[in-house]
Order: sequence, then C-alpha cells, then structure tokens
Amino acid sequence: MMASDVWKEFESNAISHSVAHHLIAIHELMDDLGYARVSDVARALEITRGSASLTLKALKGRGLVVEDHNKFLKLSEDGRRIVDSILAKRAVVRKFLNEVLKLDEHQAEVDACKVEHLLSAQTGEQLLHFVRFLLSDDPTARQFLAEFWSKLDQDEEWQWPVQDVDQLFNMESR
Amino acid sequence: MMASDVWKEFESNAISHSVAHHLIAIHELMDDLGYARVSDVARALEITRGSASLTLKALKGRGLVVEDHNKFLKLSEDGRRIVDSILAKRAVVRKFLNEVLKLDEHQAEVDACKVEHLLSAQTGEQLLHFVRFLLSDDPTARQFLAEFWSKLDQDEEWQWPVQDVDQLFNMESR
DNA sequence: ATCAGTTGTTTTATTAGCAAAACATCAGTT
DNA sequence: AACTGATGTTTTGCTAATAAAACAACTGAT
Repeated sequence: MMASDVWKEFESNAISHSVAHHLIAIHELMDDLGYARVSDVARALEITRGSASLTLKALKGRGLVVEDHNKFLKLSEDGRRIVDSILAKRAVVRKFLNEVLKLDEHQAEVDACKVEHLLSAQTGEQLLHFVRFLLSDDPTARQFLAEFWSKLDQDEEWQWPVQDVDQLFNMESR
Repeated sequence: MMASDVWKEFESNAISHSVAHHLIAIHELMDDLGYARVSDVARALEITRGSASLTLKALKGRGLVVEDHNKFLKLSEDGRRIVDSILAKRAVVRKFLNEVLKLDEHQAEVDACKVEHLLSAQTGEQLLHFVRFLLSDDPTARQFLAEFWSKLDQDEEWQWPVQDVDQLFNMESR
C-alpha cells in the first residue's frame, strides 16, 4: 500500500523526456533536411550546441544514435523503433484529446507531448483500438459520440453529483 | 513548426513528479496515521530522511506545506488544492485505463501515476465527463462499450489496416 | 543517570539536463 | 594568407533530486 513501489518507476524510465525529443528531432530533421548534425538538433530543440553535444554523445554510447564519418547523425535500429513507438502514442493521444474530448489543438498537442514517452505499450495499443472504433463508421460509435458531444454542449446542466469540476482539476499554484 | 516551443513545457511544470508525491504522501499519512513528520514522508516514499528534509524545506518555502510547533507537517490550502487536483486526475485516468481499456490494475495504476501531475485541468475535466458518461446507465453508452469489448475479444481478428500494433508501441530498448 | 533508538538537519557527492564561455576545426571570401 | 562564420567539443557552473554519513536533540527503558 501507500503505492511506495509504484511512484519511483517514473525516474527509472529508460527514455527521459529530453532523450525522447533529441531522438525525435533527429528523425524530423532527416525528413525535413535530409540530414541531422549536432547543431541542427540544438537549433530544433532551442538548446545550446554544447548541451546537445553531451546528450548526443551519451545516446551514441547507448547505441540509439550513430555518427557518420563526417559528424552526420542518424538513428540506429533501436533509436528508430523508440521514436516510432513514441510518435505513435503521441498521435493517438492527440487524436483522442482533440477529436473525442474536443480539447483545442494546442492543448491536445501539449498534453500529448508530456505523456507520450511515459505510456506503456499496452496502454498505447488499447487506446489505439479504442479511438479507432470510436471514430469509425460503426453506427453505435457514431451515436455514442453524438450523444456525448451533445451532452457536453448542454451548458454544464449535465452535472452529475459533483460540485466544482472546474476547480477540482486546476493545480496551478498561484 | 518542429514543435520547438511545446516540448520545453515539460520541465517548466510547476509541480514535478517528486513534489507531487511528497505532497500526496503527507495527505495519505494524515489519513492513515493522523500526522505526518519528515521521517514518515521519507518512509512512505522510500527515500532517506535527509532527502525528504530538503525537499520539504523547499515546499515550506513555497507555501505548500506548513510545519507545526512540534515539527508536524500538514498541507496548506494551496497544497491541499494541488493534491486534490492530482488525485482526481489519477482516479479518472486509472478508471479509464482499467475499466474501459481493460488494462490490468497494476498497469493502470503505474501509467496513471506517471501522467497524473502532467495533465492540464481541461484534459482532466473532459476526461471525467467522458468516463462518467461512458460508464453510466445510458443505453447508448452500454451498447457502445459492449461492442468495443466484444471486438477486443475477437482475438485480434479485428485489425484495421495496421500491421504490427504490438511492436508499434513497445519502446523498451533492449 | 546512562544507554539506545528515533528523529531532524546539514554536509558532501552523484546524476541528468541545461547555459555560458573558451577553444579548435573547417569552409568560404577576399 | 588572413579574416569570417559555422560547427563540434570541453570545461565550468547551475538546479533538482537523490544517497550517505555525520551530527544534535529528544525519548524511553533500565
């Protein structure tokens, strides 16, 4: 109990937020420019070249990034697989938040970006299945969504026995 | 583009994972023991008393934790509000993962714990509305869920044009 | 009263992730 | 050849969050 054993799994995550975005940056730079150097990654992430150099050196050591004979970077097989899994999770979470829960695109993007690298493979899979069915042509799904959205629009008159939902989730501390 | 401005919002989060769990520990200790001292928090989180002492000193400085005349800790108004918002998000995410997506309880707990402090207030609210309706008595919701679960059980023969969903989300790097 | 155990704090060290600054290298210009 | 600019690395310093160890203060038992 007290969930003492669960909460530390956060730090023990193999892929930190920073590492995830270094890898994703390389992936996107390859698509956009056709190449990715230390400076390009630093520019993309808006950090200094020095910081990028150190992080990328570590990623080379972990075998997630490989370096050209001319300092050109690319993802290894493992690095590519990690990026794919993260981007898949980001896509499905963003879709769910934006197209189902009707959050605006920016908020959906921000929240998806924060959790994309933290979700387990099982959660990603099941969420994909769920969102696929939910947004499919299936008449039951269409009807369900239509009813949900209409209730959402019913100006909060659709409040179950909960007083202040608005305040309940706000954790900004000012 | 390149989402350069989005990814850094992760670090700029007012409430880190560690801080969230220090606050939650105090909350749960008050419930369980009726009091919370530095040592109790350290024990609950399985960290040293020294570490807890430093982190809690900072939280006292931020006005989220207040100290008794006899070294007994409790949450301030702000601290309480933050804990409430985080636990509300954890509860709704856990419920969604476990009771809707049918992930086992441990996985649902772990994933909820990882993202609880990162979700925006809007996401928490909308997700609550969604899960409430989804698990309500509404016949449309019941039918939708029944269909979804039956498709889930249809031994993966329910695969849309995606090849290897299993591999797609797996980002462990060994 | 002393001894043992618990508690809280402080100091030192470590790791991840950043900035800033110094440095070296290389390419292109003039 | 020399100057300029871009690139990559290294060093130093910072913050958050931890451990480890030393220390002081209090509590309780004998």
